[in-house]
Amino acid sequence: MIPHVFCKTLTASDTSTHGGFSVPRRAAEDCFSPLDYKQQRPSQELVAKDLHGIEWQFRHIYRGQPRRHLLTTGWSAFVNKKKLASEDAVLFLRGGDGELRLGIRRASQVKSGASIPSFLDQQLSASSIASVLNAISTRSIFNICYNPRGNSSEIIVPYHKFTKSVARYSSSGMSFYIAGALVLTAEHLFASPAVVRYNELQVNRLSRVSPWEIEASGSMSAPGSFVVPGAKRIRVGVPATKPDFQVMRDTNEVSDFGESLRFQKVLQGQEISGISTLCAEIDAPSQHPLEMRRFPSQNGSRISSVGNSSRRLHVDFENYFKGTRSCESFQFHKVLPGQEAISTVPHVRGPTANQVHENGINNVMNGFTLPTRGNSWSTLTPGCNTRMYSSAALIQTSSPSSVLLYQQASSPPPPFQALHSGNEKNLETRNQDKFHVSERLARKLTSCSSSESADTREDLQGCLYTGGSEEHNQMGFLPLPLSTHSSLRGNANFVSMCESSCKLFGIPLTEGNVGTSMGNRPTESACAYGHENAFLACNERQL
Amino acid sequence: MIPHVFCKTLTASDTSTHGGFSVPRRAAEDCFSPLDYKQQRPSQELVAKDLHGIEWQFRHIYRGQPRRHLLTTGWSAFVNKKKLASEDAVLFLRGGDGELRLGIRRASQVKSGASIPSFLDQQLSASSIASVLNAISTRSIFNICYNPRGNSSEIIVPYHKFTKSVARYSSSGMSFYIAGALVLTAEHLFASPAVVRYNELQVNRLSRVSPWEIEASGSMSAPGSFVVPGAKRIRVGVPATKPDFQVMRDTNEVSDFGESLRFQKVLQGQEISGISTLCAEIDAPSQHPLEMRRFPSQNGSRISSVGNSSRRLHVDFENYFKGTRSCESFQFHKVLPGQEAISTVPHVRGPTANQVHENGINNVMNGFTLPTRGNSWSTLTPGCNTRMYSSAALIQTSSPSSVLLYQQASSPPPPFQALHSGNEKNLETRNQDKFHVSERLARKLTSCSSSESADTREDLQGCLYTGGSEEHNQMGFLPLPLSTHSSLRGNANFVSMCESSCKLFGIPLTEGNVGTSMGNRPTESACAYGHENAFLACNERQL
DNA sequence: CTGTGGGCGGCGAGCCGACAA
DNA sequence: TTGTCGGCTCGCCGCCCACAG
Repeated sequence: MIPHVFCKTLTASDTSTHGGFSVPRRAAEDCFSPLDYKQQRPSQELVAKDLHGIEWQFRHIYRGQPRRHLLTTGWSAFVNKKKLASEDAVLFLRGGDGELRLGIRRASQVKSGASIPSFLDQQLSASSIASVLNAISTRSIFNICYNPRGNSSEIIVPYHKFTKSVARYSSSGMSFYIAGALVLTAEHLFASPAVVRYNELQVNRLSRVSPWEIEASGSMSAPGSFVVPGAKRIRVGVPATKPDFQVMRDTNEVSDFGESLRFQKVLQGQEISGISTLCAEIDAPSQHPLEMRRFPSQNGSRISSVGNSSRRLHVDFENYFKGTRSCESFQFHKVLPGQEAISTVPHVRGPTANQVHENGINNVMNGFTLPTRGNSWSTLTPGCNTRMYSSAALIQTSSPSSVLLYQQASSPPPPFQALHSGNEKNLETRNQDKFHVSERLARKLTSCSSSESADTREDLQGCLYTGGSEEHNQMGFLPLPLSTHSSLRGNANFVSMCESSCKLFGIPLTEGNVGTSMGNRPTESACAYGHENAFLACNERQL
Repeated sequence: MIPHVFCKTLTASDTSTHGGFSVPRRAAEDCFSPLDYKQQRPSQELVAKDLHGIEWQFRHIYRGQPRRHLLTTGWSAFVNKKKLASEDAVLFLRGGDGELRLGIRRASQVKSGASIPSFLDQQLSASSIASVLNAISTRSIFNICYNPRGNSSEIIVPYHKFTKSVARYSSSGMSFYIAGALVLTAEHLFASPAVVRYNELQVNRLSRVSPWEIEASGSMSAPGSFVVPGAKRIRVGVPATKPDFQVMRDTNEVSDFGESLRFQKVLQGQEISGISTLCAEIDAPSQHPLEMRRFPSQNGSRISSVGNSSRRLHVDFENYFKGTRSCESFQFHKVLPGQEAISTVPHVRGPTANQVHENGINNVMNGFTLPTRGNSWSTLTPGCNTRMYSSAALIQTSSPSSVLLYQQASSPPPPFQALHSGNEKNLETRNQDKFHVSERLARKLTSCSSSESADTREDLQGCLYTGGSEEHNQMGFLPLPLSTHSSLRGNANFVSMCESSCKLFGIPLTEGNVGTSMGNRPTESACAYGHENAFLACNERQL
C-alpha cells in the first residue's frame, strides 16, 4: 500500500467558528475512506491520530451545491484545542493499513516588523556575512541572549529548568528523585489544594495525560486583562472595539478584546517564538507579558555546552517555512512564486514534546531516574543520528528541523545567525538568495565543527547539562542525558530523515507515488518530503 | 464617616452561571448607596475597586418577591475573572468618602486528605512539639524543600526567579535592565510573533494592564487534556462523566471534564498552595501538572536568607481560615461552632501581587532599576514593620497574614512548622487547641529571633537575594532589595495592622461601630478586624 | 430573609446551502 | 472547485420570579 497525504493551509473559513473544514476534493478522495456517493448526503466518521497518538474524530460529509467534502463535527474542537488559525496548515496521511494520521504546522506569523531588520533583502556576499553577523549581534534576537561580559553559561539552559518541566508531569502515586536532592512524593503533591481536587476526581486519568498537554495559567481577573482565559479563536477581520475599559462591566467587552489577541505562540519549543522562548531559557527577565501561554519550556535542551571545557554548543537551528497550499509542499525543491517563503526568526528548540514524553518522561515516571542511562540510545541508527546533526541536510534542503552542530569559537563566542524574511514580495528570487545565504552561513559556522558532527554520542551525553558542574551540583542537580537521548531517539522514531527509506509516522515514503504531484526523482523527493514532514512533525505544538 | 463593611461566603447560587449575587439585606443597606424604594424595581450601578485599584461594575437591583438585593450584571464577570467558587468569600467596604471597595478571600479547599497528617487533632504538649517538628520534618511539605546535604541556599528563592516575573510585565516601549546582564527592549519584544499581534492591536492598552493580571498558559490540544482552557466556573454537584476519552469528539466532554477540575490555586503567592508554591520557588522538580494556573511566583521573596552568613530565614507564615458566614468574621475572637475552622496547610508566600505591582514593579517600569533603593522604605512606619514581623500578633489573633520571623538554628536547620486541620468536627474545642498550639509553637520558634525582629531594615535589605553571591553574580544577577521593600511597604499601605489606627484600604477601622456585630472592645476588635481583613486582602488572588 | 430552581430571552457555536471567484 | 456568507437551530448564559426553608 502507498501512503496518501495531503496538506492544506487553513483558510479563514476553515478556522472560523462559523463552520467546518473544507477538504479539497482530490485530497479527500485520496486520503479518506471512500463515501457512498449514491446517498443524498454521504458521510462518515473519521478518526485520525496525531503525532502523540491522540485520536481526533471528525465527521466527514459530502454535501452542498456544488458538492464538496467537509469536516464538520469535531473539527472545531480540533481547531480550538490545537489553537489553529488561518495560515496554519493541517496534514492528513493515510498509511497502508488505512490508519489515518494527522499533523499540523503553524504559520510562522512573524511579519516583517519594522523592528526586525531584513538582512536577507540584500544580496549577501561573503564579506557581508560578517556585517550580517555584526548587525545581528546588535539587533537580532540573539543579542539579548548573549552576554558579552559573562562566560558562556548564560546562554546555557540550566539543567534544573528542564527538570522543573519534567517534574510537572508527575503522576499520582509516583515519586520523583532528581539527582539526589529533592524527593517529591504523591503525598506531598496531595498537600496541594489543587491536587486534592484532582485526586478526588481524576486520579486514574492522570496517566493518560501527556505532560505536554497541560496548560499553564495563572488565574486572571482584571477586567482589562489582556489574555483570553480560554482558547477562543481569533476573529479575523473583527477589530477590537471599546478601547476604554477602565470600568468594564460587560463580559463581552473583555472577551472581544481578548479574542482579538491571539497568543498562540511559544510552547515547549514547538512553536516559533523568536527571542522570548530562547531568553526564557537563559534565565531571568526575558519573559514578557505576552509570552504567557507556555511553560518554562524545554527549548534549551540542546542549547547547552558540553562539559566544562569543551565550549561546544549544540544549537537546534530552525527556519520556518510559510505554508504551501494543498499538496504543493511535496514539490519542495520547486519554489514557486507565492507558494513558499522563508519566514524565519531562527530559534532554538529542544526535543519535541512528544519525544520527551515518549522517551524521557516515561523513564522518570516509571520510578526513579538515575543520572546515566543509555539504553534508549542503543535503539538509534548511528547513521541517522549523524545526519540529523549534520548541517548539510539543513542547508541543501532547508529542512527546518535539522540540527546544526556548532562549535563555539574562542572567547568571545560569535553571535548566532538570524534569518528572517522581509515582506513577501519576490519570493522566488529571495528564496534562492536565502538558500545561498544559508548555505554560506552554515559552512561558515560549521567549518570547524563539521568534522566532529559524527561524534555525537559523547557530545550529546552531557548536552543537557549546562556546564559549571560544581555550581549545579551545589544546587543539588546532576547532569542527566535523559532528554538528549530522547530527543534523538524521538526524531529517529518519528521521522527518519534521509535514510534510504524515509518514513513519516512510521510509514515509508520512498516508494510509489506520494500524493498527487510528486517530483520525478523518487528518492530525493521522498527525502525532501520527509524533511517537510519532519518539519511538520516537529513543528506541531504538542497539544 | 464610618466604614461600612460586609463579608459573605458565596453560595452555590452566587457562583453558579444561573444567576447573580444575593446581597444580604443589612449588608446592602449598610454598604451600598440607598435605593429609591418607591420605584417598582429600584436599581443602580455600583462601582467597587479591588485591592489593585481595578474597578468592577455591578448592577445592584432590589426586586423579587419577597424583595431582595441582588447584584446581577457584572457579577458573573467578576466571578469568572476572579475564579470564585462557592465557599469563597467576598467583602465589600464603603469608606467615608462613599467609595466602595471590594475584596475576596478564597476558601482554603484543603480537605483533610488521608495523606495529610492531622497533627492538630491531638493535644500537643510542650514535648510533643518536638515530635510534631520531627514528624513534619519527615512528612510535611517542607521536607521537600530542605536539602540536608546542601547548604541553606536550596531553600532560598533565587533572585532571578523574581526578576523573571518582573520581566513579564514589560510594556511596549520600555527597556529592561536587570542587573547589568540582560537588556530587553520593545524592539526585541516585537520580534516575538505574539508580540507582533499584540502590537498591532493593543499597544496603547498595555500600560493599563497590571502585570499580575496576565494569565500564563501554554497552548493545549489533546482531547483528553485536563485543564480547562477557559475560566469556566466549576459546576457544583455535577460529577465528571464519561471517563473514557481516548477518542473524544464532543467538545462538551472535554469541557465538562475540565470544569469538574478546578485549579483555582496558586497564583503569585496570593493563593493557598501548600507545598508546590514553595517548591516552585526553590527550584526544580517540585512543580506539578496540577499546578499549572500560575506563574513562577514571587512567593519566595521572603523565603530568603539574609546575607551570606547570618543564616536567618524570613518566613511568611500563613494559616488559612475557613470562611465565616456573613459578617461573623468580625467576631474574630469568638470562635463559634461551625463558624470558623483552621484549615491550614501552612505555606510561604511573598508579597502580595499588588504590593509588588504597586511598588516594586513600577520602579522597574519607570526605567532602570538600580540595585539599592531605599526611598520607598522611608514611607513605612517603623512600628508597623516591627509588628508585622512579630509573631505575637499572629498567634494571639491567629491573623493569617502575619509574618513570622524565624532565626534558623545552627546546621542542620530545623524544618518548618506544618499546621493543618483534620476533619472539621468539634471546631470549637479544636480551634482553641490550635490557638494554644500555635502560640506555643510560635514562642518556641521565635524565642531566639523575636529580639531581632525589630531590626528588619538591614535584614530585609538583602532578603530577596539568596546568598551565594558569587554564584549568582556569575549568572549575571545582582541582589535587588526591590521586592523586599515593596512587600513591606505594600503591607503597610494596604493594611496597617495593630497600629492605633487600623486601616483597611486606607480607611480607618478603629472608631465607631464597624459592620453589624462588632465586639465590645473597639480597639481590640478593630485590630482583629484589621487582621481579618488583612487576611482577606493578602489572600486575594491577584486577578 | 435568602438559597434554589424554573421560565425564558439573547447570543454565539456550528450545520446547512447559496453564490461567486 | 472551494472560500465566504446568510439562514437556521440549539444550547448555554444570565435576568426574572416562585417557592421554600
